[in-house]
Amino acid sequence: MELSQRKRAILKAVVDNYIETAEPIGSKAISTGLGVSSATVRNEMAELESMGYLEQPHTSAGRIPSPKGYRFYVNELMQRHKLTMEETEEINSVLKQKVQQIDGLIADAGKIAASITSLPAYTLHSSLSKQRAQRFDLIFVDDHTFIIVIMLSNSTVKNKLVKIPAFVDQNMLTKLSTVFNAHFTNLTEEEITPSLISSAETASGDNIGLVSVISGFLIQTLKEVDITDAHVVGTANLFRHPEFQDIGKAEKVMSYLSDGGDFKGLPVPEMDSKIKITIGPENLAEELKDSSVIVAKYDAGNNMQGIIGVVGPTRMDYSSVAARLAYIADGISKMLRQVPQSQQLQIQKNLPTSLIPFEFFDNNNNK
Amino acid sequence: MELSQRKRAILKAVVDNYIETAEPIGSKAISTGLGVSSATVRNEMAELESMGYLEQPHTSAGRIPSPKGYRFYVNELMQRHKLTMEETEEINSVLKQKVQQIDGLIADAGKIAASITSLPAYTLHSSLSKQRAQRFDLIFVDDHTFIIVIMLSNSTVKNKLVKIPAFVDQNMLTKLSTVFNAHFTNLTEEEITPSLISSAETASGDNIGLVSVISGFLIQTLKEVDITDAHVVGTANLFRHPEFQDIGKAEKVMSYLSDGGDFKGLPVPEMDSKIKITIGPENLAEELKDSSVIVAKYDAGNNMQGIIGVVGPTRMDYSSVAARLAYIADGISKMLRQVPQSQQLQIQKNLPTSLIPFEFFDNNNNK
DNA sequence: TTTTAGCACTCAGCCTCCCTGAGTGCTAAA
DNA sequence: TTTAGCACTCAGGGAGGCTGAGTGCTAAAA
Repeated sequence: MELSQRKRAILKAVVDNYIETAEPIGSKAISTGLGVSSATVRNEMAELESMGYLEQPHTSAGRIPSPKGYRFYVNELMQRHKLTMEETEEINSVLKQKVQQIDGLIADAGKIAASITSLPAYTLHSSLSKQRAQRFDLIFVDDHTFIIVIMLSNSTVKNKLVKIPAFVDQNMLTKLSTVFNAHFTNLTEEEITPSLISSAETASGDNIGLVSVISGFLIQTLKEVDITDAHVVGTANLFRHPEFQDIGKAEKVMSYLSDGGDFKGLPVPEMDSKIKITIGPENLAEELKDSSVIVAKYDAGNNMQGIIGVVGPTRMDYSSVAARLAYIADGISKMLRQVPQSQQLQIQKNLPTSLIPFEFFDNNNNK
Repeated sequence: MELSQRKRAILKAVVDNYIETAEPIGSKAISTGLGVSSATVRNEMAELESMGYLEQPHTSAGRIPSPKGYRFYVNELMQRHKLTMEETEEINSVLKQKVQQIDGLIADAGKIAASITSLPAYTLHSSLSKQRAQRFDLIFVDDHTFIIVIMLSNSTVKNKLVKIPAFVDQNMLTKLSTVFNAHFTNLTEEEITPSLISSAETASGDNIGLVSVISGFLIQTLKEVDITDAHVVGTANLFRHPEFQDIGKAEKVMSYLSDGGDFKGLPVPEMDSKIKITIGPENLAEELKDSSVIVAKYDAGNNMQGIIGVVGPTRMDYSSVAARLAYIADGISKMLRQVPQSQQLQIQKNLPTSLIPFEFFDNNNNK
């Protein structure tokens, strides 16, 4: 069933006002802006309420939007927020600054999202496809010590210093690295079988367990690289919003977010969209049924992708928060793309700040 | 001025009871345990109050300990808590389990501390002395690509994959690594001067900027390794304690703890002691004046040391929390010591759980 | 001199009652 | 279909009263 033009205007006015004031909106407050009397507005509101778009906290209070109302607002009424120059400036300058200082671009992006939206933020980064070893080197250090260096298919390099009781020498290491380069490259973790390992032991003439040390490190490394990592920051931001002055609510959400980052139940954008908004009861997690979540996806190709999202009251400024997240996610994608594949996160810190690849994010195409 | 035996007993009773109930303690509740009448207790209490050890929230309420009272309790009256077998079991099993699963022993220890004390925990890990490079290797990958491998004085190994527009060849890399091993080892970051770099350029005949790339990576690495890293976990635990049902208090402490982990104002144990307890106003940070902090130090030699602490209400079970922290800190020290110096944190994950080096911690010597 | 019993007093917490103002639904007139 | 008017509702806040736990003080007992 379609809403009349006037009903849409009234619903929009209620949501806009409520987002700003956090107080139920009465008919009078709206009537002036629409050129009709409060009584008319009341009639329309009563209908909107019976249709499920508005609700009343109690009989003699104004109306607040229901989750269904918010959903309609987000889908149809909300005007896409354009970030002002000041806002993008702010994001960029914070990003640049952070990127120079601290480890972990994604974690930093989370911090920025949290501070710029005044909400708790969560990030999830994953490299989707299985990694493989691309190259092995073994560096001789002393009689009992050597370094394993493995270059992976995403061009990151991992190393490990190994000390063993038995003697090692340069020849042995050279032989081993030949064997590993011949037989262990381009394999995923599952493809490294015990029989492969034992045949490598035979081929290299290793009888002091070096092969198993090296292959053990390889397996562990491949496993680790595939693990997604998650962060939550800025949970204390919840307190800034009046709906979380209620200690019970605040606790529920905070505990959920900080409990070991069990991210089940948090939304993820669909395949083809960049942003996802879930409102109140649309959330799967019981603890978030009174809150809303906005999450944006970044994708830097080459299996580098992830999400960055925020959690807040259902009464939040969906439009501007969504725009900011999209802008940040876009920034991450671009940064990750520009950087050579190796050592992605580390290299960031060396870039002169003038090179940080931010452009104004056109938020009309993030439908 | 000395406290009489009876005053000490009364003070202790008040603190013990208050820790348990979080309610002001009346004279009657105590009198039974001491074999004197409530009137006598009242007289003594009045004196203790005028001496500053107790206070009254309001005239007709019982007494609660003042910070001075807690301090006296902690210094003189508190009986050192012995962990039960169950408790150490619990800590050990959680530790083992965590260590297998997640990265970062110290961060994990923080989580354990938080969960086991039901309080927010913070950790700070630092390698105190300046690191130096101990060995350089340059691995040729292809015409435009090579890998820098640097082994540091604490036996960790760092690497970086470098892609450059200019051509590189094996000879050049060999020459460069000789130069670097000759002139850049055993230097702290400050000792690497521009003049040293330019003389290395001359010595190696480098005219495509390789020396500056490598020395740049070296400097950055040395800087990074020296940075201390800090974590906070379990802030939501605050809600478990009645004193933080007041939203204002909870917010103050939470924001302080999560605000970028600015750890100024949090206490650190003195040189010669293992544990430090600061009570209410003894804390430097304004936000912690109503709370208490207990922090334990671990020290695994070889510049690996740090602290692990918790923040809680002034009414907390100082004795058992201190014992648990000390036990965990002790565990960390031992684990770090046992592991070969290289790749400390990574190796943990490979240990069979049966090797995790925990013994019962004798909490009589953590004065 | 110290301890105890007794008694009057205090006050937070809780309840109830009442008032106010913002906002409503309904009806009848425009 | 819109508007004005009117009676109604109810959260929030303040005033008043009651209760019970706990106190300080005094005078008697040990």
